[in-house]
Amino acid sequence: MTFSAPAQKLAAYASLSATEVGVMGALSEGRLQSYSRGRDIVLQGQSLKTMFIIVEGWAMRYKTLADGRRQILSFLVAGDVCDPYCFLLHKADHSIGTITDVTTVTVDRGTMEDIVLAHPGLAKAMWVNALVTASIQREWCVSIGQRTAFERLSHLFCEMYSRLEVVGLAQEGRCAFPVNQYDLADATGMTAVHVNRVLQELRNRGLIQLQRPDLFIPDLIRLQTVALFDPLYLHPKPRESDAREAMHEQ
Amino acid sequence: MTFSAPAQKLAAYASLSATEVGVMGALSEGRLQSYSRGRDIVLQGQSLKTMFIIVEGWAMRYKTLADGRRQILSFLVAGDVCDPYCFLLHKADHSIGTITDVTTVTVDRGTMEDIVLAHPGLAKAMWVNALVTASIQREWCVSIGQRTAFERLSHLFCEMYSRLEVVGLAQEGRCAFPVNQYDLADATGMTAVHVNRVLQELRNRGLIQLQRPDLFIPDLIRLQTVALFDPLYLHPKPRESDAREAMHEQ
DNA sequence: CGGCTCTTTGACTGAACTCAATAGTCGTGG
DNA sequence: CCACGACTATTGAGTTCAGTCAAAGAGCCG
Repeated sequence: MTFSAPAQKLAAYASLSATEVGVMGALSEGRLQSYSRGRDIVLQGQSLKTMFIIVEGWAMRYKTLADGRRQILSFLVAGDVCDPYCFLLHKADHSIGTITDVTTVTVDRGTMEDIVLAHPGLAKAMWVNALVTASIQREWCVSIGQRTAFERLSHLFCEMYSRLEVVGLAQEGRCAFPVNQYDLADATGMTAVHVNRVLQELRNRGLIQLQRPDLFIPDLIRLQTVALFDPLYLHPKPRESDAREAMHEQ
Repeated sequence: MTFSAPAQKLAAYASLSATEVGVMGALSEGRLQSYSRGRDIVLQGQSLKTMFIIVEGWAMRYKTLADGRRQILSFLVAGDVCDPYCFLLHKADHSIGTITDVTTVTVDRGTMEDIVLAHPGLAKAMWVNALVTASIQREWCVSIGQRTAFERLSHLFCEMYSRLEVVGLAQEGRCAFPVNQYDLADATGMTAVHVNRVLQELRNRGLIQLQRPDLFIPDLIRLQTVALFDPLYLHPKPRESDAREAMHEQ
């Protein structure tokens, strides 16, 4: 069920009690808001009053320079909190725009503060979530700074596939990928023309099948290998089964 | 006094009571540790047990790829917390190494948790600090992805000058900048050769004077202009005087 | 059937990289 | 006091990856 994505996402980072999952569920039935594609949800410089959590659709974090150059900093999918910092920082230092039609839950400061005080498990999960977001940002720096164009795109596909899998939106190598080549270019620090050529190479080498908005990765391991993808930076919570094994090993 | 840098840094993000400043001061006299230049303080993949705050010297956050390529993610100076996430994340997703000789305060989880519970103002400042760190990381993505080599280096000088100013280590256009051209290259995603050439251009245009480890910026505004530097992303706390003016305006 | 958005292609250019060599700078030890 | 090595900065020449400019297809929708 799509509406539980926020809960599913947070549960990936910290164990939540049934009550806490329930609270997140209730939230999701709260103030839903829709945005059509190509709109802005938050603008650079705006003061932050409410928190948005994506329930459905894709959005992006981005910054623009004075002369119009734009860097996309992250893609946001179901379960992602757009602005976990709204409690503490006064002004948005970047914008958030939609890539597809998007549905969000809007939670205002007060409500969130109450929830967080009442449910420490949720508070912890929120913070872990923010820290993982920071880790992802660091990995993007590595990609843009060090990886070749080919590795960079591969890595992005690996990352989004992993993140979508956590919220149940990817399986058997298939997931949505509704990003056009202009946005892909601004996310990877390349030009759209070059993105196009590198995508062709990825396709020719059989690493991906991409017909917007559908992505199919025939062999995830192989793609991860050429991308130099190491999932550590996503800080996956060890699976229950893995945890059990680890205990036995001790 | 150098030892108060951590307190000074945190005070820049949230108002601290005299007691809280005192606590930070006491901390700084606690477990000091020295590292010679070129050492690693934390290694990618290590489990995190203690928190380090830089008291003196320069360090860097970095990640390496399997084949040895390295991306420097951030420079750390007095007052910077190396790993604010050590409470919540289990493994370091990147390494921290020293650039100069470095002195740190070591605070273990337990101590920090006690302090944070007893002093909510400090807790808040710590979180704001973590969020600003994330914002800086986003700006680095913008630099590497969109700015030209020339703008990128200029921007880095502007950023470090601002950050050093906050902890009283920069004034009248002068501050330390002990980073060699190889590290500068890995921080900006360029090669050392190209860094060298761009630095020459910066010098020729009179924008900087750099004789390691001393940096002099004759005209900060001019450098900020060519760098497309907008300090918003550092989330400076409005000065008391500015705050008063803002109130009068209302 | 336009009109829009997005993708693809071709030809040319240029910013930044590679490789390789040279030149300072500094501390150490003979 | 000088020689030496380690490290860093600088320079030159040739190469390449990715960008620019411009145009042509594809797909979709009203």
